[in-house]
Amino acid sequence: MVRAIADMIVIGQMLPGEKLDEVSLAARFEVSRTPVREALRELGAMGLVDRQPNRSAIVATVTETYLHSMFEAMAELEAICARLSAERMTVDERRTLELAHKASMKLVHTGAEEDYAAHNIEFHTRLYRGAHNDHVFEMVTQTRARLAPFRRAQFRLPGRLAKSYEEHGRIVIAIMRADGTAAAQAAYSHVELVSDASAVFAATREPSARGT
Amino acid sequence: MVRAIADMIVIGQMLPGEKLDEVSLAARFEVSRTPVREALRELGAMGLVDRQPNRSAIVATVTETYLHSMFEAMAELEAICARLSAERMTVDERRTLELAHKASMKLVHTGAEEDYAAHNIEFHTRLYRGAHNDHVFEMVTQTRARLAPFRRAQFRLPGRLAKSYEEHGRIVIAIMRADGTAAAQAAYSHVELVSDASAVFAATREPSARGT
DNA sequence: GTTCCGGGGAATGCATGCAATTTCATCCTG
DNA sequence: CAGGATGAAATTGCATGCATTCCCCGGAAC
Repeated sequence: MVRAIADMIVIGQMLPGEKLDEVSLAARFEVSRTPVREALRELGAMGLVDRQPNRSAIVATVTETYLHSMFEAMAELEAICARLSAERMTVDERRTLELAHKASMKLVHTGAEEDYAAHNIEFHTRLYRGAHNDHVFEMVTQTRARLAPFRRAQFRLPGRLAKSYEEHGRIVIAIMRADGTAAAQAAYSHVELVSDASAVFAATREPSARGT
Repeated sequence: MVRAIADMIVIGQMLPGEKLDEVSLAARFEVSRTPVREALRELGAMGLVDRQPNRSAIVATVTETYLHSMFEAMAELEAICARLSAERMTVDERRTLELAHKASMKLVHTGAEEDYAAHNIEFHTRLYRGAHNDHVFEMVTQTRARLAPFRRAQFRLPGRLAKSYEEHGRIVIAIMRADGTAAAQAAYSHVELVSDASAVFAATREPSARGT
């Protein structure tokens, strides 16, 4: 169930700042309020929703500063994954990555934004797995989920597909060469560009007071 | 309350694998089971406790592989913080860091393990803050908390205090020079050594099935 | 002696009910 | 007409109760 709510947020069915009413959610999932409350608490710990005492949980809202820090962190994490992938991927993993990348070329040509977005997620997930570090995988996955509500429609911008494909290519080449440094650099700048390309709408109000 | 339970785990009052009974905790905090359940859920999301359906929550237990991945991730994160600190710390932050470091020298001489451990935490926290990236700060703080139950008594080993002090010194020097690369390297190897020095006891069973 | 089976106790999962706080609308006042 | 106060509805926080599941221990069979 937390998965279901999380997806609703990540997919964008719920926009940052929107209220998550306990009774509505309880009705929607046909359960009592108790499990809903627990799910919201969990989502709060994951950073996907903001909670304040005696106030409705809302889809996490984030200051521009914090959003920037997440993008920067994402770039660092992707760089780590790329570097470790370059050093550690098995031959099978490398081959699969390269094949998937090459196969995505025709999605670029046909301009299939939806399909390319799916491929993109898979591509990056491969990178995260290739690092062979479960904790890094968790962190990067969770960061991506928290970033998702803010990078909607990144492939709508003209030419972005081709650019993304080219950048992926650079990462793949570095990984095939087992060149960790180059892979890290390529991955870092890739995310940086995504961050620029994103329709970044930061919360004007309600600076989600995070900080463990 | 989640803070209280989390502290009990991090401080080491509860050992990995130990059961967290809902009714006992409810009695201990003089509340009903409901808030306890929610707290446990939150701790589960934070990775400090493992939960399985219809089974007691237990203090997070971790496979040796996963523990290793956390130490490696910690090294990477500390390296990032050190590099960013070298690039971004204000003059005030740099000065305070250096002063605190130098002041810790006498703790090394007197062999005050407890006090040095406190200083150590503060020193690293300064590094995390100096990176001026809130999300990285969150990640590194949470990782440290999850690692804490497994690195108990790292300063008991003879000579570890002096070694730690020396390594801190290398980091400080690099930061004062604004040499991000050197700071990152120093921080990385520092954590690596801590990982070796730690009394690493991995869970034999119950491979905490994490993975977002 | 070991292994399999079953029952009692205990603990979790969830629903419901009540108190406390918030929120919104209406009304009053300047 | 604008702004603030007041009261009621709605919503959250927590306690309690019951159904379900699991765990543990004793006993019997091999």
